[in-house]
Amino acid sequence: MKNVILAMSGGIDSSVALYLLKKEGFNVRGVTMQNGSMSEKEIKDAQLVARQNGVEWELVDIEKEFKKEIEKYFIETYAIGMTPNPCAVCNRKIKFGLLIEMMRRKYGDVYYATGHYARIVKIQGNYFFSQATDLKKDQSYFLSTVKKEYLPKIIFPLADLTKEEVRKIAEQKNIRTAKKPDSQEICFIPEDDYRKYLLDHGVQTKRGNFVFVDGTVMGTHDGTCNYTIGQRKGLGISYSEKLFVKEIKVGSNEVILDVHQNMYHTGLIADRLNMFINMREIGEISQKMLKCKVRSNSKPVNVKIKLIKDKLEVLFEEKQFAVSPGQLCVIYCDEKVVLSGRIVAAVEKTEKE
RNA sequence: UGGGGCGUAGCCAAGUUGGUAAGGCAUCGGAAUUUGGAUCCGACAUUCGGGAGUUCGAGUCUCUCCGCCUCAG
Repeated sequence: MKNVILAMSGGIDSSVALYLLKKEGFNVRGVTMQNGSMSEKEIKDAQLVARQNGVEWELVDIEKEFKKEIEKYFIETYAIGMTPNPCAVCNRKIKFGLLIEMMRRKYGDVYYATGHYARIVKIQGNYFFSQATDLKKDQSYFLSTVKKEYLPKIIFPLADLTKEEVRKIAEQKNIRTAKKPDSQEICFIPEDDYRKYLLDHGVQTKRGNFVFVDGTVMGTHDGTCNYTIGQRKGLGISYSEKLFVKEIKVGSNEVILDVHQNMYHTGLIADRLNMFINMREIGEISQKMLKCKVRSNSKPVNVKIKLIKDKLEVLFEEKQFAVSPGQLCVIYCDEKVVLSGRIVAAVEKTEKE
């Protein structure tokens, strides 16, 4: 019987995952991490679900590491004018990093499962994340940062299920968390108000100018960290057309605005690459097969990619809206994630090369 | 002080021969969403600078007052 550690949040997904793993005959042990933001109630839920299924369960305190790796990253990224992706970093550093290591230290080389909607596939000895059956819930984008070495031991029990099916199972099996709403928002940010969070954590905000691309001052903003590329809401500027944040200049404390049609980019540069196969192998794949997602809920677009030193250059077949530095660029081949990187710059090329 | 122009929601702005207030932007609410952002749907002037008058009926016509812009000295 295989031993598997299941990360449990107390929500419906990990609860159903537990049921499925048991059904498959795994010897399951539950673990819930306290990152400083889990409520007593959520922890209790996780514990009770574990008990309901007769599995051992433990709580591990990772608050200190979480604050250091995720919250600090979040704050610092905004401070330098980029847009962080805390969930993606958490997956790499915490959920599929620190936590796995802690469990391995205690229980040896066990399997590790979570309630994510994604798949792991093995092709010619290589493991890949792949899109879930339920494309609406697919989380491969957020998982693309996870170190390759962990994949052989990861199990996603929900890979082939839709959210509806998961809910149905939860109801049928009388899982106590069945009717919980989907979680969303950033787990460590109260009230979903990240601007307030940044203020409370000492991010300096200086008022500055909203500047139209042609140089016209359009109004006053209250700190560059309150904005992100592509943002439209909350600018408070009435103009003949909708205006979007085109660029954030921390140095001059300016937020550059532009109209919708000028918000598209032809490509991007990414660093901090996480490769699931090497570039040579990618080269063997026809470039025609490669697609890219620049945000979690966008349709993949065909791309051409090129490695330049340790950075990746990506050129889109169709222009993409508001490519935002700090966010993730994930390259897919079919449904598989072949590599991902952190966007450092958007590229705008004119017609000719 | 004379001549001309203008004054419609937070902003911009339609409004025809008087017939019962377009649209855009912003804002707010909801949907969606393991980041941020986008997106979608919905709501947003009993009232047209104030007052009086003509009319069955006025943002649209008349008078008057107020405010602003502009051209003359």
